Amino acid sequence: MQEFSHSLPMMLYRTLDAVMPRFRQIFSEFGLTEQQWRVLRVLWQHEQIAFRELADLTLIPPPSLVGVVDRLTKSGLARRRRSISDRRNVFVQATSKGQALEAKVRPRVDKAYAELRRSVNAKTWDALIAGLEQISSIDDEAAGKSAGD
Amino acid sequence: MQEFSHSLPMMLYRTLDAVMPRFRQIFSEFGLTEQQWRVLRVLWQHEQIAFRELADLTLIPPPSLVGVVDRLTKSGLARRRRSISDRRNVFVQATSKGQALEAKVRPRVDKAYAELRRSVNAKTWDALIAGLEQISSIDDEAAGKSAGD
DNA sequence: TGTTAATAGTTAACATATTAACTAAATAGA
DNA sequence: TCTATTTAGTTAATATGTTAACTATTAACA
Repeated sequence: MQEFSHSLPMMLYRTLDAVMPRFRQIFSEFGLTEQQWRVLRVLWQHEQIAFRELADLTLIPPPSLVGVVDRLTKSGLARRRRSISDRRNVFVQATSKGQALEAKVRPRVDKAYAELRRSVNAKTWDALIAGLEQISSIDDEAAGKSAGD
Repeated sequence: MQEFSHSLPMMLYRTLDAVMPRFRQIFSEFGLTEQQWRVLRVLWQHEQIAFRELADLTLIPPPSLVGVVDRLTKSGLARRRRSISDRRNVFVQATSKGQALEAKVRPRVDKAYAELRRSVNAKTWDALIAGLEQISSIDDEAAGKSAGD
């Protein structure tokens, strides 16, 4: 019998609650939200990226991403660009100001991440990531959605 | 070198994205949100429960919980009760209507959960839960918050 | 070629997360 | 007993998640 508090979803939320505050603390020092960080983190590795792909890589649903990109644009950290070949497509890219931010924020975040990882047994960590990898790759057939269509 | 998309936070979010839709589908069939379900799930095991404890058990931050309980109250599924000994304290409890809902919703949710669990190797599952347990119990010293005060 | 169907991004409506501020109530001490 | 402090719940402001609807554009094809 699995206790509710130790069900998989609750354990995932509990872990996020334990892990994320230290990162959000850093983000806020640079006036960034967690989602803004995620977008920038991806923009830093892509000259420009399609809106939809940005949503997939950041795990931010498109309706939310609209606002995130809006606010990054207002902050002068990112900009939109319409595709010429297909005007429905939007590309997003970091401004020079957005690019410059990487050198300041990433070392702090990378350090915090390294500390976190050091605080956990290496084999436990690897098993955890592997388990998450496996479950997150499950197709959503149980939810009634046919993945093969 | 850890890829951003396979960092611990992103893997946690990705796993939630893979796991939760099947449950939210069930919740919505009963007019419940995920958070409303969590609150009811706890109320079903407690004659009455202190607001703060409810927040802790559901992992819902108090400011959010106010609204969740408000909406459950409007739906006639829960109610508030002020403590007599300390009028700052609020107790929450399920109404009879809220209690009756358990017999309809839980079997569906429990079944979906069992299916999910069956779709994953047992040892992988246990290792995953254990890993989450370990990381979620880490004190937040790295975030600059002294836990010993 | 004109109409219909699909696609990409966005808007809308509602619920929740996050942080700070605020109110009422209780407690500790002078 | 009165005041300062603490505590519990709530409100406020802003950002994001979730689902559905909507707009502009493109593709399909009769």
